[in-house]
Amino acid sequence: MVEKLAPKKRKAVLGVEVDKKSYDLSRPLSTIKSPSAVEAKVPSAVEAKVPSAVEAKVPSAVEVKLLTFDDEAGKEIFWHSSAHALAQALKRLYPKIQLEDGPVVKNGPGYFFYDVLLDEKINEDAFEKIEAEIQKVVRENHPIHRKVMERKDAVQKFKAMGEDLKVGIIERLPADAEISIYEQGEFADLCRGPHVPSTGKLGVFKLTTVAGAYIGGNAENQMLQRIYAVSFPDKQMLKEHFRLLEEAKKRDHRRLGQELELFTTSEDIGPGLILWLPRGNIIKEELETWAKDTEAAHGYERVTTPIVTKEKLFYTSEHLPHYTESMFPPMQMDNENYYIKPMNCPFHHTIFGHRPRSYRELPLRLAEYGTCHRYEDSGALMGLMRVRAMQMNDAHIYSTEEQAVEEFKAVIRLHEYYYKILDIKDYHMVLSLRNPESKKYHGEDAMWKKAEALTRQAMEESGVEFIVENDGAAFYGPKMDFQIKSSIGREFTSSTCQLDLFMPMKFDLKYVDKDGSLKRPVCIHRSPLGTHERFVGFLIEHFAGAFPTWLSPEQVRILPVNEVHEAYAKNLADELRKEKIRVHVELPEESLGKRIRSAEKMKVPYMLVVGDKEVEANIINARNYFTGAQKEFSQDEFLKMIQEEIRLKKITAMVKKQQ
RNA sequence: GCUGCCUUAGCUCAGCCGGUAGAGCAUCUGCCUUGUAAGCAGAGGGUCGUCAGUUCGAUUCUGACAGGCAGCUCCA
Repeated sequence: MVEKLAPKKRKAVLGVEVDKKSYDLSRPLSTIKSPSAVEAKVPSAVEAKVPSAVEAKVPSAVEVKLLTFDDEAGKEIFWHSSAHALAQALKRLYPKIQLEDGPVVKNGPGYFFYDVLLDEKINEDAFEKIEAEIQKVVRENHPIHRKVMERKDAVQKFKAMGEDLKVGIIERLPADAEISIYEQGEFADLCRGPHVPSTGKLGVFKLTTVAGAYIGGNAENQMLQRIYAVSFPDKQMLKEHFRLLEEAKKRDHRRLGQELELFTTSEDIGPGLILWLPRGNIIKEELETWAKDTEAAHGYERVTTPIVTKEKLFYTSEHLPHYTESMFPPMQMDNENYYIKPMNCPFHHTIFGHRPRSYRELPLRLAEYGTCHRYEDSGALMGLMRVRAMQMNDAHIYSTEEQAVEEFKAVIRLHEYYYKILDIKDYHMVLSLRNPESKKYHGEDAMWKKAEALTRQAMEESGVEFIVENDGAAFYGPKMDFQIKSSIGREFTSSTCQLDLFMPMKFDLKYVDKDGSLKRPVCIHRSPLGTHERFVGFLIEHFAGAFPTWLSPEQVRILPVNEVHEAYAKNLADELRKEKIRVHVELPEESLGKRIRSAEKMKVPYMLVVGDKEVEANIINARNYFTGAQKEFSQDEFLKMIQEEIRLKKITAMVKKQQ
């Protein structure tokens, strides 16, 4: 069983950091390839019993920081070594096991995992046994040694151990790579490190799940078993971790969607097909109205196009046969194949091209709430976040090449506006470029160069922070994505924009320029609110179900204390309804306490209890859900206050404790 | 699609070794006439995801399928 762990264990020194790079404690700094550290020697104090993270200066002005579990880098070392301890335990229990790789992960069902190859299926029944063996490894307190090896020696060593997968990894390493192995007791692993000084520095472990993962992340390859786990310096931290996970689950949109009666699905209808319930539909339509108004104010024009089309359209766009597997299969009518549309762009291109266009019309911004259907892999479906029928906040902007950067920048500003109103701060942006090696991308090199340069210019001039990915572009153009996180930390693309020079060419789109010459427009695909399925799913978690009043399905709930107050309550409700406030009267068929509880559970922004006092003085007593504060108003004051709150799309920070 | 796991009332979940099921909440009906998070009592509600197989007998064991969960792959 788990031995008693010293509470100070989290303060254990796990490694060192030099010039922002982490290393093992055991590794002499003189071996570290860091220009400023070459001359440095590890101060002997490093090995000493330093009780907490301190900064130690060594003579050459190199900053050496001791890492503990409180440091991000310290955590990483801790979990990385934890993965080794897991592997060591697995190897003891399953001698035939082959190890692949065991990295630290930020977002996942654990903090680290180990990928293994084993005929026998490891399932949750085995977890306890494995955990016990890991704790044994910890208790045995093996010192961890780093060893640099020649490539052929390393190959020989792992071959002898029967670790063919490791041999494969070594062989794939670049020729100049330093090959290091880490040894602890009878166990040795190919690894770059760094690691903790000994297994005794590790704490308590809990395996979380086992899943499949392809070797090298390639679906054509064999599937390994991926064993996820978490570890912490002490039991309390482990417990706290699982408590926080439970908290996060309460925000899960699938759970809140049911509790708040926002949406549902049905086996009879099909996976990934959402039924919006009246309450959820209000949220979706409020967003829609907002987006339509906003887009109208930004010069967008609305169009409507059909859900089905002849297959020719998708051959022109080259989505077929590229995406055949992700489309609902075709239906035959009049000797033609018709497809349900997976996207709106080819329709908009067709609209653009239906008559000659003048440069005077550009930029032309065609917007549509088009419902698209994609046959997503069954394993990829997830609540509202990944569905097969989706309503897109779509638009395509056709502009001259000279206008493209400005238009793209305007799209970025539009995103910033939406995100600001909704108080979305936790997101990051990605610029996805083409990998010239890959055959996935269509079009000429010059076209790609230009499209990528224009996109980058727009993003840079907008001053936004972004990371660059070198193989994530759409097949027709570079992509700018807004990435958001779900309550459990999984990442999703909330919005994607592309600057496209390819489709205008495919659809032979042109406009007449000032000088009478025919030119190709640039097309910008954009969808700031993404699909409303995913976006509402995200908002449910973002607001933990407590939607700001303007979005809330029910804005006011009136609770008459008893029958004599019903008339006043109903009259009040009528007055508010006339002003388009979403209000519901909960008649005294249940006790007041129960009705109050129910209003709270449904997270209704304003709860109005109406009793003798209110009727006599003709006033309103409103409790604000977000703050928990109760306040008296005249009917006029209340109406003005709530209308203003709705008009401003105000977000009131949650003050009261959620139950 | 792949790997593993899960599926019992509208919801959350009990149900040891095979002998046709239970709780809380919700719903309905009474009583109560309520002042800021659950008043009391009673009732209804389940072909135990579906279809096969094993068995005298399957919610329980086996298989297939469906739906869901986690991960991988994919994501116009």
